[in-house]
Amino acid sequence: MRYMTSLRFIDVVAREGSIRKAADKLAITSTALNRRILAIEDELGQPLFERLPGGVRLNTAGELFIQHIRSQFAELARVQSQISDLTGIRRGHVRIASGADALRLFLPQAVSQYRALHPAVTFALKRCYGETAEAQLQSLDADIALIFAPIRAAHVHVAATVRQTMHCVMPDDHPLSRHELIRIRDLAGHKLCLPTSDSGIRQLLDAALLRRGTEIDAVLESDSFEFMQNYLRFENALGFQIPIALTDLAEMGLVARPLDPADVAPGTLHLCYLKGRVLPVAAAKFLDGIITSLRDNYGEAVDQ
Amino acid sequence: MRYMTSLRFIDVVAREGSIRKAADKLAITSTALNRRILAIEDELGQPLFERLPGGVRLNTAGELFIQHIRSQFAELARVQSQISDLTGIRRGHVRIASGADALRLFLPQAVSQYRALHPAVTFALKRCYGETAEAQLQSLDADIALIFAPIRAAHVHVAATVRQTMHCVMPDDHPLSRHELIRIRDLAGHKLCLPTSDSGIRQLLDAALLRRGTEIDAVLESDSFEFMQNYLRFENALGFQIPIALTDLAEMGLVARPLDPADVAPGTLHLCYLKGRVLPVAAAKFLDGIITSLRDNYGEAVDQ
DNA sequence: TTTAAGCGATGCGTTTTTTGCATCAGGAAG
DNA sequence: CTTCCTGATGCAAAAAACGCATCGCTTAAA
Repeated sequence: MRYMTSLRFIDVVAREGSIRKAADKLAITSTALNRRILAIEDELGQPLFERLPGGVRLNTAGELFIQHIRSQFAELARVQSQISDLTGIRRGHVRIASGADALRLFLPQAVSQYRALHPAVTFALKRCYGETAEAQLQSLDADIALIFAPIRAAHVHVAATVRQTMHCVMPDDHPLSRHELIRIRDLAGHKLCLPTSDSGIRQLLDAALLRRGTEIDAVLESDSFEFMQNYLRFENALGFQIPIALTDLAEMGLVARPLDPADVAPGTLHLCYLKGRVLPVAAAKFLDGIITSLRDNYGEAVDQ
Repeated sequence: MRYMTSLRFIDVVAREGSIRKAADKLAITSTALNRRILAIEDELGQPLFERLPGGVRLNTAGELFIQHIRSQFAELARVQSQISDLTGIRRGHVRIASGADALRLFLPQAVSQYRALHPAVTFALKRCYGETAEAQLQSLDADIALIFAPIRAAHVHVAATVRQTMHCVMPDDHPLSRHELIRIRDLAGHKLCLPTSDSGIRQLLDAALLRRGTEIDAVLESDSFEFMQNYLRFENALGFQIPIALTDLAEMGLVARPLDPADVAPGTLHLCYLKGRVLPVAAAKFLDGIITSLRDNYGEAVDQ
């Protein structure tokens, strides 16, 4: 929307931390951009940015104002999608922040299923970890977040949760594959591939290993589940995964075995959006859809 | 704020029901105004107004959009006052919709008391009855409403309520002044001054009279309490009032006597704002103030 | 039936606003 | 001290908004 140009510009400047960089990004001169900002600050009666030698930074008033701006964008998008709904067009755009877990299989299925019903709805999927995902909700860069980790921020509303038992993934001829349930102490002496420490899976594992005092042999650490999964056969190593991220292991000669919940606490996958926010129609309906789907596929998804 | 000009214009057009009338009011030509509206509709992808032979009217999309516009105004005002707060200026503007009852004595005291503490906060007080007051909240033309009537609309949030027993006002030498408590049947044979039927007091009275089947002698009907109060002595008539509206009766040679609650149900004064809305700092603080004041002066004000 | 008045839409010349270029002033780093 | 970066500003050009005159249309009065 045209009338929001100045506001959009301010948002970009805030993100870039520099008027000139923002101007480049916006394909205008820094002069014009600078003057727009001065004009707004003038109207508002006080500056929004601190001028630093290396650029600009939001001051307190700016922090308040930028939050206002972003909520206006989100509100406008919601109203627009509501208006579109009126004419039956059912357009919309849903932005999701998620850990790699849900991005593997669950979200591709969910999105394609939803898009089959509403082809005019587009999606943006951003992979990120817990706190980052929460920040994305806060800055209104994401509508929905799937977070496999405890929720830290008070501004996040949890729409549903799913209990996920940790699984151990291994080649089907691995000695541990004979166990139906794997204990932490069984891991000793085996080669392990671990997710990076910002992942919820790793945090649960670390907590469990620490508690049991188990010495382990971590041969590899990666933030790519795909890489690790493909790697396991080469080293006859063990990987870790939660049910929602388990793909067709059999094809790759892999199997998954649950870890004893007494050793590793089952983690919780949280389905969240920004507290107090009214989601756009498309996002709200998609959210409903995946809550149902989670309940059907992974049992007791608890609405909150 | 300058960037909101088009939105403000749309708001005026919606209220005036005519582009030319709105243009007059805004001191621009209808041409310019018309083109601004066409531009917005074009950007939005669909019209906001129906073009009628006698002017324009919002269509469904327009209704959604105007609500968005108004909430943006309110939000901006809130953020601005929040920013002002940062610098310690404590500016602000509070708009109140209220029945005549509270406007008599209670609100003048409350406002002056508040302004003594915050001289830079300005007030707008609009007198209106129940449903109108609710509409004012909805259209964001008022921040706070004091309504002495049942709340109809679901979008109104009741912040506090005060029970108010109906009182009968009369000259101090009136025969009924010897009663400490007045029954409905006592009213028969006396001359009555009644508020108009959109007033909450009248509605309670009508309900009571109907229930008891009492024939009364209504000599006068007015929406001005002041007029009625001054009139009572001339005709030796009876008026009706609730405690919050009772002024210095003794000076005028008047007295007030409660009506038996068994006959006339005590009414409820509701202190409301729009559900889901975050009030500007000034309005929120004023609201807190009057809730306290109501509790102190009229007993059991119930927060909700 | 005709006429007059009111409405929103549109083409065109004019005015206002916004933009871009060149340049200045000032802090940071080498 | 020089160089490079930053945001700010004067001035001319480009773009947007505006006002005037006018069109097509509907309703209400003559």
